[in-house]
This record gives sequence, structure tokens and C-alpha cells, in this order.
Amino acid sequence: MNENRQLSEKYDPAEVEDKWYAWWLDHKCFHSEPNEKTPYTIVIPPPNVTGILHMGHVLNNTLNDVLIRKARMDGKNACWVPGTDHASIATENKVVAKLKDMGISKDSLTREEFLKYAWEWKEEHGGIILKQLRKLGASCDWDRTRFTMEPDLSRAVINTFVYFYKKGMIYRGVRMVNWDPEALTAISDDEVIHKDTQSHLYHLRYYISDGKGNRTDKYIVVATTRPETIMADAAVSINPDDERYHWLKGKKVLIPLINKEIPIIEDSYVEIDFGTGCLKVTPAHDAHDYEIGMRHNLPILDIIDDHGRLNEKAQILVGEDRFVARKKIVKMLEESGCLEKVEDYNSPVGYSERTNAVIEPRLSAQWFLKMDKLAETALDSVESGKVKLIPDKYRNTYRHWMENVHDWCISRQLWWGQRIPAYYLPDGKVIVEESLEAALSEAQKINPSYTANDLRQDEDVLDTWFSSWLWPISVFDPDRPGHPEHKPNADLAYYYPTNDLVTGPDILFFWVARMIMAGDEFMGDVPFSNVYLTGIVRDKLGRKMSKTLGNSPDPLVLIKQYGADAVRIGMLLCSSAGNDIFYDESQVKQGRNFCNKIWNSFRLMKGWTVDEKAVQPEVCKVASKWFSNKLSQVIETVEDHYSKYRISDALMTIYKTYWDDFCSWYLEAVKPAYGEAIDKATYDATLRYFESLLRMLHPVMPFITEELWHDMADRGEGETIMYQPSPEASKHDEQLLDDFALAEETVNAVRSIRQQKNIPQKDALEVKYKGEFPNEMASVVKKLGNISNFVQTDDFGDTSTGASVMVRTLEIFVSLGGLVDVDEEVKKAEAELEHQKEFLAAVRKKLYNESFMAHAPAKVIELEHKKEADSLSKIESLEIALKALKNN
RNA sequence: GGGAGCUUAGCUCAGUUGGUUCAGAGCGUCUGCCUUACAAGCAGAGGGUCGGGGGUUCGACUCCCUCAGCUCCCACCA
Repeated sequence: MNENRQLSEKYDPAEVEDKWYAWWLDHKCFHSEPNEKTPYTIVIPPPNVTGILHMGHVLNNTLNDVLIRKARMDGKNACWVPGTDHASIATENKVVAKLKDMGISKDSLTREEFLKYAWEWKEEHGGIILKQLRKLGASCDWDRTRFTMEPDLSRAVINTFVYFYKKGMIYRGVRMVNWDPEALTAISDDEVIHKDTQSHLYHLRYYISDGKGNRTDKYIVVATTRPETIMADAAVSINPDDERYHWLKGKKVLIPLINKEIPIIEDSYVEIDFGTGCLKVTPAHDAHDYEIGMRHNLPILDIIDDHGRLNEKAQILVGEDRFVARKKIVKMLEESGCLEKVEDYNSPVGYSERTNAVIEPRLSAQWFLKMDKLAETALDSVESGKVKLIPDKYRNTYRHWMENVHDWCISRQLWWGQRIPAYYLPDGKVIVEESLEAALSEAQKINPSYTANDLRQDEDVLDTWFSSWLWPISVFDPDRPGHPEHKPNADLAYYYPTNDLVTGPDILFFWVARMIMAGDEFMGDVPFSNVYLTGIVRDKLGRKMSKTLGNSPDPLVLIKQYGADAVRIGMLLCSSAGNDIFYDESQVKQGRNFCNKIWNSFRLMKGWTVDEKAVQPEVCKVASKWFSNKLSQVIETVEDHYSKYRISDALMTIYKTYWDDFCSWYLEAVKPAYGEAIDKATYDATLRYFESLLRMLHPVMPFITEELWHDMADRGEGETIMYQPSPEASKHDEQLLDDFALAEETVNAVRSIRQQKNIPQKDALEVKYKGEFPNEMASVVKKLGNISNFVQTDDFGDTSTGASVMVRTLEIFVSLGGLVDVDEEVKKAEAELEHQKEFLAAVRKKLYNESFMAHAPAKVIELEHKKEADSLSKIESLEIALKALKNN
């Protein structure tokens, strides 16, 4: 025992946490290099470089840290690779906003100038979150910190692009894409969130043309939610089977306001009974209309610019924002008599996940990666169990997605990111190479007179996920992606595949599935064996944590207030895999209370004086033997929980063991009376148990366990609990555990009587019992129940002077010196007897049921017999007791 | 519209191939205690006909059907 410190009454995490984190860093405790041990690897889900720590990160990284620390103590070479994601859209937005504050518009800058600002900003503000993770105790190998846009990893991305291009899997095509008019870039389908939005269905009159561009009296009514796009209409379509409109065939109609003549076409896409049955076809601004337009060879007129404003091709309302234009055009239509009616209408509208802007379907040239082959193998990896999803209900979702993949739009109209390595020749021909030099040398094969100036690089950058899908490979060996023929370097060979990945189900497809694809393509192996999918952290009321609701606590404030260990516990307590987490501060308080409990139990042990010569009392001997067995049993249970990724169950098991078994039973049993010394054998055993418990707790509560582990003994230089082996289970004696449990129940029964009869704990009681009680446990019962005499007897004598109670088949009689209300005791006994008889009847009903006896397994029948026997014995005892009571 | 999942104590959840004395845990609640490790604590107690109904079975929280409620994912009927 380290005697040099006085311990305060309450645990103060602030004193402890920074000290030990710095110590761990100083001693390189988190660093891993390949060696002869089995590797255990986790790559962090890289948070956005612009991000700051929120409760979701806390949950995720606590789980990661628990797994990595556990593996370390299990003797693995544990390596947790940290890093950040360049998050192109999010970061570019922040930089643009920052520049705006400085009075600089992005448009006024060249690409190079903008990137210079962006990098400056990144150096200054980026990666705050990694600093914050340290406060949580995350044992990342900081020497291995990576950034998805650092030169090495960018090279990996470029190589990958070239690789797939040359494989014929990347192509450039004009497609209807999801245009984000705020971020000014296309985004992928997955980044669009459809929300039901209250809007209107405008019924517009399109007059029939007389053939010379003049309006006739006749008109048809077209329903649309987007009247501002009518100027881009290329046709009005009807269903060929719609008899109401047969008269329209071959006719032309005029677009309201601009009187442009467009044809009536027939397409079975049009639903006869939806709206008016007439659909305006606007190929440039609607994906379905685009398809129809292609089928009917319609011209495409794009009237909306990058910012979502009408352009000059619209002829009217030029320069107006689309939503402003909508309001204005409705008025104009009304005035021109073309607005028939307006209906309220609820329809799904796509919003950008990043900027929350309403997505504008828009035609543009984008780069795509073919997904069918990649998805096939990625699906197989999960179906075959090579990658396990936890919980496995996500397999269905995963399968569904993989069987319905679309090609991946990988280009983004941004500057912050890896620029697409496609170089255009003056004639428009494209060359894709890993560098300008390589592209030039290819170009010169076509025409030797080409110089670098003749090559124009594609302006777009790649989707961020196109870099993060390489993460488990590129953090170790950036030259491998795109070059599967390269021999993996030592790190990659050793650490890949990684073991566990902890992440949220929201990025199962964005990220997890694509990592599996990249792993298969470049490594021929899955990137990880297990994917632990956490839930979403919600508040008590089930609402998502969000900045706008203000319901998201700042983890750093919580850590300051309650300590990192408490925050970790609070998070883990309520986090079974896959279930949403209902966070409440009371859980963190529970964590803090637990820290305090551990702290104080240590203060108790520390306060003991040891008498080297004292003989170990019987009660200590028994308690010690019991607890050592108990510990073994618990270790087994905890290991089982860990193996199934039931982290909160593992924690709860240790929690209860510490609090109930260790503190409430064991320590109370061995605790010497005030002022007395403890014997050496008990003292040593107690510290051994305490140390085992600390080791079990370390993965979840790294700080307090390190602190106390050092406090409990003089440790050598550089020694840390982090590298102590997890306690191992030896065989445990079930009978002994059960005997002790009976002792506990007996003590509880006596305590209960004390409470009912208002007898203070300090008054010793006389207790007699009928039945079999394990002799060994008598000392425990006596000490913890404060019982002066605990004796077996055949006859309680005058039972009116005390209270009796059944503990299993044991009948206990507590002498109370005549303070008893006999009638009450009779009532209690009668109620118990009644209950017992009903129970017996239920058991016998089974036993007399021929079918049951014929079908049920022998084990079950045997049990029923035992129940019957126990019940009969209880009934007999109760009847005797009742009789005795009544006779008095 | 399609698909997946959920419903067990006041709250959050366990309950593993149907059978242990199985109806559980933590928190909260209630009662009594400031008992020199800990009131952020100790001791004790109460609390659920396992969403409703039906079925299969000797036996159902567990399997099947059905109804109700909730959640999520996918899906651009203008």
C-alpha cells in the first residue's frame, strides 16, 4: 500500500485524469509497432476535421476504447489508428463562410488562393476533436494520426481513380443529378433526404394551339408543383389509354405566359387517375421527365442556374430565385387567367443532407463508378459471415441496398478535395493518369508537340467517401490502393485486416459497404471482421441530439463536471448494440457515484492496519474463499459478454459484482471491528481481489483504475494497469456459491424482520433454524446479520416470543423477547401457507398429467418432483409453526 | 407504396434451440437509518395477467395467425 497520500472523502477526477493521460503519452503506452504478438486493430471512424466532440462521438469512441483496452490487456498488440476526414462539402462550406466574414467571396479567388485559405483554416481549427478525444481517455496511437487529404492519402485516392478508370469501371456521363444550389455541387442519391413537405398543386391551363402558334378557346389542365419551370416544358404528356384525351392526339399546346408551342405526346408513365391525367414534361428539371424526354426525343431546355435562379432562357423572371419565381409566376398565371385552381399538397421533397437546401434535379456531366460487381462481392462478404454485423438485423437492410445499388456519382463541384486526375486535350479527348507528367507523356504519344499547357485538368474533386473507403488500407500503406500488385508494407501486412469497426448504422452504406468493396478489390480480403453498429444518441424524450434543439450537452463540460470515467459509464450503461441511446444526465451521475464507491472502498482498505501475527478469523476465511470463487464465475460471464459485444452487460456485471458482492458482502464480512487490525492473509487476499476488479474495470474506467492501481502498491517505473493481463477465470465451486447465496438470503430475512420490528442493527439477535444449513456459512450469517447465536433446533419452543420466516426450505426463528403480535404472525404464516398450497397444486397438476409425463424430458420432470418435495416440506413446517402459534 | 424491426415494472432494457423456484436487472419510487469507507451512502420494501385477441403444444415472454400502436430503411405519381 502506498502510504504517502491522504485520500479525500470524494473522488476528484480532475486531479487524476490529465495526470494519467499525460503519463500514458509520455510512456508511449498507446503506441503500437508490428511484433510477434497477435495484432488487434481498430481504425477510427474519422470525424470531420471541422467537427467538435458531441455525444455520438462519445458513445462511439468510448466503445472503441473499451475494445482496444480490453484487447491490450488480453495480450494483443492493440493498435487504434486515429485521424480525421477532410469532409469536402462541410469543410468547404465552413471556409466559404469564414471568407465571407472576412469580406471575401469565393468567386473572387482562384482555386489555388482558395485552397491556401482552406489549408490555413484547417491547420488552425482542424482536428480540435482529436484533442477532445484525449479528455475522454481514448487510447489512440497518436503517432499514427492520419488525415484523408494529407499527401499520402490523396495519392492513394488518385491512384484508385486511375485504377478503376483503366479497368473501365469509371465513366463520365451526363445524368440527372441532385444539385445542391447552396453548396454548388452535385451530391449522391444517398446524401439526399426526402422529407414530406407541404406545398401546392397548381392546376394550369394550357391552351390548344391553332397550329400557327395562336391560342384557341380550348385548353387542357395540367397539375404541377413547380409552376416556375413551365418555361422549360418540352411537351405535355397523356396516357395513350386515357380516353378523355384522345381528341388531343397530334395537337399542340401553348405554354402559358410565353406562348411557346409544345407537342402533346403519349407516354404510359402518366397515371390516368393522378392529378388531371396531363403531365407537363420538363426534361431539364425532373428526372422522370428527363427519361420521358429521352424516349420522345424532346429538346432539353435548362432554365435554372447553379444558384437555383432562373436564367435568361426562361425569358421571364430572369435572375429570380426559384422559390421567389414560383410565387411571382403564380400571380402572373392568375392574372393571365391560366390558373385554374390551387390545391394543398403534401409531397416528398429532396433536401441536401449537408446544407438542407432543396435539391434541384439537374442535368450535368459527372463521373461515375460502376457498382454492380463491387456490390456483388461486398454482399457476399456479409452473407458468408466474413464480415459480421452486430446486431445482425442490419444484414437485411444491407442486402437490400446491395441488391439495388446505382452507380456512384463520385465527382463534386468543389475545390476542397482530391482533384480528379482527368486531363482534357484541346480536341476534348480525355487522358486519366496519376500525374500531369504521366498524362502529358500519354498525350505526346498521340501528338509529340503537346505541352503541359495543352492539358486542362478536370475541375471537379472526388466525393469524400471516395477517400474514406480506403481508410483501413491507406492509413497503413497509402501506395496499396490502386496498386493491388504492390507488396503490402510491413504495417499493412501486420495490421490488415482490422478486427472491429464501431460506427453508426447511418453510414453503413456510405462507408462500411464501400470499405468492404475497396478491401476486396485491393486486398482480396475484408477490411474488418466485425462491425458494431451503435444506436443514435437521443435525449430523454427520444429526440435526436441537435444544435438547434439545444438538447445536446457538451461532453467536455460533462467530463469536467463528473469526470471522464463517469461519462464513459453513463454512455455505456444505456447502450445495447443497435438500440438508440436515450441519454440522460442521471446515467452520468450513476457513473460518478460508482467512481466514488470504488474510491471509498479503497479508502476503507487503505485505512486498515495489518496484524502480521493475527490468526485469520473463520468468517474471513469463508468470505475469502467465496469471493475468489465468485470472481471466477463473474470473469467467465464478463468474457462471454465481451465475446458477444454485449458491452453494457459486461459493464453491468462488473458493476454489480463490485458494488454488491465486493462491497456489500465481502468487505462487510471481512471488515475488522473499529480500531482492530486485520490479519495478513485476509488483507492480502482483499487487495488481490481489489486488483482483479480494477483490471476488469480498466477498459471502461481507465483513469480511476490507473490511479488506484498505483495507490494500492508501490509500482515500478513505467508500470501501468493498461498492460496488466485481464483476470482469468479458474474453476468455481457452484455449491460454495450456492451456500453463500443461502447465507445471504438468511441474512436478508433477518434484516427484513429487524426492519419490520424496528430493531436496530446494533442489537444482536438470537436466531434458531430448522433444516439443513451449511455449517461453514454460520460465521458469515452471524457477522452480517449481527446474530449472537445461530443454532439448529428441532423445536423453537414458545414461538410467540419471536418471528419466523422461511428461507428456501429452511425455517428461521428470530427471538424477539415477546415483542410480537401473535395474530399478525399467524396471518403471515397463513398467507404463506396458502401461497405454498397453490404452488403445490400447480406442480402436481403437471405431475398428474399423463401427457406431460409422457412428453417432457426427464430433466424437467425431475425438477417438478423436486419442486413438489420442497413445497411439501415448506407446508409441513408452516403447519407446525402455525399450530405452535395458535396454541400459545 | 415496398421492406425490416419493435411492444416485458414508472423509465431504459435483458430474457440465448419452447421446460431451471422465470417473470429479471439497473435507475427511479416508498420506508427506516447521518451505523467513523462511502447520504454521490447503508438497510429494507413495493411494483408487470410479458401490447389486444386467437391458434399450435403436456407446457408459450419464447413458435404461428390476426388486430392495434411505435420506429427505421428504401421509394422523386406531376
